Amino acid sequence: MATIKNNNDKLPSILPSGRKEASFFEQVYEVARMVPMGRVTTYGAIAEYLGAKKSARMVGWAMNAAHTQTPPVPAQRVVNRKGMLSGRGHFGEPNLMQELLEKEGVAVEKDTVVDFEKVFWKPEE
DNA sequence: CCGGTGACTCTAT
DNA sequence: TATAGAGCCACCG
Repeated sequence: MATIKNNNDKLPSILPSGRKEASFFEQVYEVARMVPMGRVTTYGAIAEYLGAKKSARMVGWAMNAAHTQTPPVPAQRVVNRKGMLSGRGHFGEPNLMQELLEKEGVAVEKDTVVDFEKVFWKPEE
């Protein structure tokens, strides 16, 4: 697990308004980047790991700006609790998210990760 | 300041 | 089994 800091001022502005990202956002990216190749996690798992289990929506909101981050956040490894690629519509190309996952060894069928329980990765690991 | 919106999830009907 | 509603909280106009 990673020790998470809140150096908001050092971070690049990610939001359209140009404000600095909130620590919650930073934490989300940090966790997302910890997801190993060929594994996936969920919005809820990240939220829970950050101590805000009921704020899964905020995780999704954070991912909305994930692609502006450097290094890039592997947002394709974050799916909803059923393993469905709910964020596929935010990758520019509708199939990009699925293609990225399959490229990493994660089988996807009908917008859902195959054997989701097996490839699921919990942040606490 | 208020209300709408959302890459979510859980509970109740 | 399917739908609907609520909780959550940050952003935006």
